[in-house]
Amino acid sequence: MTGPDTPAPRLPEPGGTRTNLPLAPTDEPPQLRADAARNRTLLLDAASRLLSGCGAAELTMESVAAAAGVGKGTVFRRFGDRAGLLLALLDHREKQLQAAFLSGPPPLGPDASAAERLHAFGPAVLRHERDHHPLILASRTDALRHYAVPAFHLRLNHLALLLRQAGVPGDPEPLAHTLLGSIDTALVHHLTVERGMPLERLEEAWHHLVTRLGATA
Amino acid sequence: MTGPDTPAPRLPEPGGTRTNLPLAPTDEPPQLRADAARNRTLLLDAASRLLSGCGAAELTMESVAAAAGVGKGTVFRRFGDRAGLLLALLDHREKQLQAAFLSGPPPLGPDASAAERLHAFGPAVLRHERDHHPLILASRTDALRHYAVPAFHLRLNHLALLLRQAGVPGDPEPLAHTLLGSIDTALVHHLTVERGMPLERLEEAWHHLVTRLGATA
DNA sequence: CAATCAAGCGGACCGTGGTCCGTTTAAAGT
DNA sequence: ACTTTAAACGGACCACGGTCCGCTTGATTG
Repeated sequence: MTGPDTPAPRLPEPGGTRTNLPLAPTDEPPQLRADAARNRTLLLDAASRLLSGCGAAELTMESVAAAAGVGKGTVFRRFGDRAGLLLALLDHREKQLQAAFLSGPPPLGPDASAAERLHAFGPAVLRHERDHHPLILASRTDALRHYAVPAFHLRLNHLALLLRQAGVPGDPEPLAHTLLGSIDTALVHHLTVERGMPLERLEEAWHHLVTRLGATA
Repeated sequence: MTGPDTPAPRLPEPGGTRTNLPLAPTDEPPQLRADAARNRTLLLDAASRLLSGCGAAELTMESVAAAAGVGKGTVFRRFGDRAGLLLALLDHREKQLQAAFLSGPPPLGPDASAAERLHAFGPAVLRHERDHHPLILASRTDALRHYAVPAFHLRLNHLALLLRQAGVPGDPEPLAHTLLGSIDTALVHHLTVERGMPLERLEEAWHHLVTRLGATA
C-alpha cells in the first residue's frame, strides 16, 4: 500500500496514439511479469530470513541474491539499490501502523477528536520505531531519500491534516515536519539507546509539544 | 574549535604505572607530528580545491590523496573516513557561525535577551546551512554519526541553555532537539530546493514555534 | 650525536554496491 | 502454433571506501 519498488522503470510514456486506455483508473500498479513477481517474493523472503540471523549491516546484496537463487542483477533491477530493498522489507511492517491511524480504533483512528489523535500519534510512532529501528536506520544512507519514501509522506500528510482539524495555529506543513522530526527514528535511537533516556520522557515531551502548540479542538 | 579529527587513535591507555601526568589539563589537543600536520593541511587544501571544480559526490578519497601528493592510507589515518574528511572541511566554516552566536553582536550574541537570541538563532542557522548544504549533505552517510559531531553538540547545548534562560516550560533536552530538527539541513534542503518553499516561510515557522513554546523572558 | 621508538606513511589488497550487456522468456498479437 | 517484443535475467565487470602491514621518519632522551 505504501508503494511499489521499481525506482524509475523508464515508463513507456503513454503520449502517442492512444487507441484505448485500458481502464488504468488513477495511477500505477506496475504489475510485474509472473517470473518477476515470483522472484520478488523469493528475494524478500530470503532477505528477511538472512536478517533474522545477523544484523542488517551484514546483509549484502550478493548474499540475498544467492539465498534466493537468483542473480545479483535481478535484485538491483527489482529494488533499485540496497536502501530500496530494506525499504521494501520495512513496508510490510509499516502497513500495520498505517492501518492503525487511518482506520483503527480510537484514540489513534478516525473515531476520536483530532486533538486526541494528535496526542496518540506520537507514542504510536515512537513504539513502532523502537521495534524496527535497526532496519530503519540501515535504510538511511542518503540524507534526502527519506523524504521521498511514501510512508513518510503518508505520516506527514496525516499530521498536517490533524493539525488543521484540531485548529492548531501556524503553518501546517513546516509544523508537521517539526513534529515528525521530534520523533524521528535516528533521534529516538540516539536519545534512548545512546543516551539512556527513557521512552516515556519522549512521550511526555510529545504531549507537551502538542499541547503547547495549541491542539484544542 | 569544534574538535580534532583523529577518530579513535587507539589511546595508549593511561592505566599503568603513571609516574608523571604531563600537565594535560582537561582533554586532548592531540598535537600532530610536523609532517602529519603538514599533510593534513595539504589534504584539506587539495580537497577544497577539487571541491570547487566538481560536486561533493565526485570527490573520491583517492583523488584527494593524489592531489595532495600523499598515499591513500594517509587520508584515512588522518580523517578516519570520508565523512570525517568532509566534516573537517566543514569545520572551518562552522566556526564562523559559532563565533557569531557565542560571542558576536546582538541579537545573536550574549548581549541580547535569551528570547531574542532564541529567535535570532533559527534564521542564522538556516542561512548558514543554505550556503553550505552540498557539503553538509554529503557528509551525512550514517544516520547516527550526526549526533556525535561536536558542532551539533554545541548548537544543542546552546539552544538548551537559551531555553532555560528564557523560561520556556518543558523538558529542555528533547525540546532543543526538536527545535534543531526543525531547521536541519536535510529538511531545509528538501523544503526549499525540492519543494520550492521560500526560506522566509521557514523563518516565520521558526518564530512562530519559538513564540508558541513560550519564550517570554 | 647516537639510539630508540612510536607516529606516520603508502599502496597493494579486499569486499561490496552498482552497472552493463548479451541472452532468455513471459505474454500479447495473428 | 508461430512471431514478435519488451521485460526480466545473470554474472562479469568496475569504482570506491576502507584495511593491513612492512617501511620510514620526526621527536625524545641520555
